[in-house]
Amino acid sequence: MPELPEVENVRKSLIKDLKLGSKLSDICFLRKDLRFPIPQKSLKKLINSKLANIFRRGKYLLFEFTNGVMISHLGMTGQWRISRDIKSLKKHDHLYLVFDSDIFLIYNDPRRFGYVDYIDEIKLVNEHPLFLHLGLEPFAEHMNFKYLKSKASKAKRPIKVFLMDQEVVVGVGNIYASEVLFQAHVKPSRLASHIKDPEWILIVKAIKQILQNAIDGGGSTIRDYRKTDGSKGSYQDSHLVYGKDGQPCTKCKSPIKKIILGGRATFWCPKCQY
DNA sequence: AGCTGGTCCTGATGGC
DNA sequence: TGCCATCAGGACCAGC
Repeated sequence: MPELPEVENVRKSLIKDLKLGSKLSDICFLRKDLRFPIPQKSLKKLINSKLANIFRRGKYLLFEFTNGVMISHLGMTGQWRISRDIKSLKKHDHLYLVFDSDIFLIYNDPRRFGYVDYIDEIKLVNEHPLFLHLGLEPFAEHMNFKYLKSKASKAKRPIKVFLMDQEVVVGVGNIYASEVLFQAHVKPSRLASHIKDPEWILIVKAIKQILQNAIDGGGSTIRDYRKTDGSKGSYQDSHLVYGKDGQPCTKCKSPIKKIILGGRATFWCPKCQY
């Protein structure tokens, strides 16, 4: 659910809400597992250490403490929210961290596709099995058309499915993949290995631009995504094709089409994209 | 090696 | 109102 812009917004607001340097007084678990078992014993090691920083890698959040690191992935419906009142626990709250004895950071996730994990040190993150095969960050300088083209040279799958592959480039999910290809005028079902250089250049530009604009717009709230204070993002109002099937294209007025690629809903304009 | 489909889980929605 | 089918922003894994 949350793609890179949403996760980045969560990261930024958590840093504001929690203040780096605040002490973790306790961590409490309301169930044993999310998508994977929660490493309760390891995470307990973080108690009494201080929050040093919060990083993002792809769609993962990394909470660096002076004693170790908590890794978090939000899956489809995961949310971190801040509360000052622990009596306000809701359905599907699965664990919470207590900072300076009175600030509660609560993880809620109805579908439980999200998960948390623990590593000893931030520099070990790239050896973690979940991070081992992650592709480039979209804003990295070398995330350029040559990189994507070489990754796609043997890819006999649609460009839209290719762009969502976290081993290629991290952070692009189902919404932004459709939006990127609309901006780049590329039909989503084209095979990745058949994309031409000028098209790759447009795709790279669109990835960087759309993700940055979405970050600046506070992310997209389709249904579940909320900022840490419970408010919605606003970038959904800037979507040009996602969820717009049957509606006239903003550029040419032909009806936006919906197809399924890689098992996921895909939206595109048959006149503007080819 | 690369790709597809099934799978985890709950909740919202729409048709009958 | 109830029941059922379908669909959801992710990503692992088995099997081809």
